[in-house]
Amino acid sequence: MTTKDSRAAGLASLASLVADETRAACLLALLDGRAWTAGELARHAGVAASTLSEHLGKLVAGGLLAEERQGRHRYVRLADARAAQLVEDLAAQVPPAAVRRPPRTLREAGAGAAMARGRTCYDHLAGRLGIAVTEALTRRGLLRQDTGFALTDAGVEWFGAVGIALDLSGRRPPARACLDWTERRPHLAGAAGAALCRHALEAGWCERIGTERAVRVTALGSRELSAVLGVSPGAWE
Amino acid sequence: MTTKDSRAAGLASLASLVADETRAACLLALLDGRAWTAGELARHAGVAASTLSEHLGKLVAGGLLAEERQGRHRYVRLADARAAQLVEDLAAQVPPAAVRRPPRTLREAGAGAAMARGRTCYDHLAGRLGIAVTEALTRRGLLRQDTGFALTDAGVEWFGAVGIALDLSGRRPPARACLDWTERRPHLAGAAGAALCRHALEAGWCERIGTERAVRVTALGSRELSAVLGVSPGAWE
DNA sequence: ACGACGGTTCGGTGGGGGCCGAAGCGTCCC
DNA sequence: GGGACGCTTCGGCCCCCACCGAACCGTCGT
Repeated sequence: MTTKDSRAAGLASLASLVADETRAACLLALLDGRAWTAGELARHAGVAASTLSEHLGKLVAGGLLAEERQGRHRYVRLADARAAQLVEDLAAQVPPAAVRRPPRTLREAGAGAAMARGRTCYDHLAGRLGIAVTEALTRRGLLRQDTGFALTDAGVEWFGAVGIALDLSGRRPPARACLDWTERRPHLAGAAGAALCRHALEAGWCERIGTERAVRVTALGSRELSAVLGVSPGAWE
Repeated sequence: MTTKDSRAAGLASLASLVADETRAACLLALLDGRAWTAGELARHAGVAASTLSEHLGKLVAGGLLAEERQGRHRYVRLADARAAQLVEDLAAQVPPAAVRRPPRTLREAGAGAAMARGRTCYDHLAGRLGIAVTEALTRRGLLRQDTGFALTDAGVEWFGAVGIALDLSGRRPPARACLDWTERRPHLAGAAGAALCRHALEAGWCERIGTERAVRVTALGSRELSAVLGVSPGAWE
């Protein structure tokens, strides 16, 4: 073991964080980009609060999660876009055969359908809605996927025209493909995806459904999406 | 635990494969894209042959490695581009602080320097050489990184002019950014990166150094790289 | 002030898995 | 054919860690 370099140790310890089913369930839940309390996660994962507390400690120490204490609550969320991408990347490689599982209850089936229609994936849009937007951008020549994954000059202009501020100077990749796990096709992520999603929520194009991770397109959103992208409700309903 | 869905189980079991230091060392070693024998990997990782045999069994069963038996040897390599990308993605997220470790021997230092100069990362070029090529492509407007990561039309044309066949129809992403772990900057991966690297090795622009993973630019390669990309040896030496 | 509640700490338990050496099996070489 | 070699299987060891319940600590509501 003297010959193993420290890269291997770092890689293994990073993977260890995800290599536990309970922690994996937490990370997938947190992929919606919101902050969850420790208790919510414990119930979600089906383990005792004490157990989950230890898991959160490891994930925070490992830099994957950021925490925020408010009164007697411990809110926790994915630390940053890098952490989110790590979980996304890993989840995208999970053999699809392992994913199939029929919903157990009617409520669960409804929630699943809503999630498949539209949801957030960390800080960008996913589900059929995310795919519809990505495809529309591509069809209009604003996003190019045939030789990689990047906005075109027209695309950058489009963001400006719609009134969405694009910061292309940061360390974050401007546009990235993120594999949608319900659609098995790529949707727009990165700085542009985040800006678009933020605008959609702030301008009232979309709204979160209750406390769930799913999002719904509003009437205003339908009109706007049709106007600026030529995409109709049929694409995501 | 009844509430944990099967996605979490799949994610955790996938991560488990990488979550062991010995297996991680194997995966990192195999990132050079070549096939290693079980014995080579055992010596590399510093564990008994019997131990490593079990590790290989898991990695193969998990779909990360492909094996090829030849006589009394068991050759093993990364299963496909997906597996390679998984390891790349994960390794790229390893906090750099964990990587620092001074070389122990002179031989090791020399090998490290050669690796930093140029090497393969699965099936594309990496190290200073990989960065130099990627930067040159970008500088010449053949690759665009400012709004994502994609070849331009001129870039596609360039590949044809140089005589490199580009297959953009496959399921594989045409151009991807892969974070270089010695340079901490992105280099060209994906179908285009693979085609370029294959051409470089086949046309004699580069050659592997002995049995090592490092590659060296030949005299012919120097001339060609200067002619087609305007990049001089100073960029990678 | 009190109780309810969310979260954490601690001790204990159990299971999983990484490790090795020994033995066995097939392959290659002389 | 015999011996060296590469790999695998098996048994056994041991450590690590996920888990729980009980006790404890702060915070919030009444």
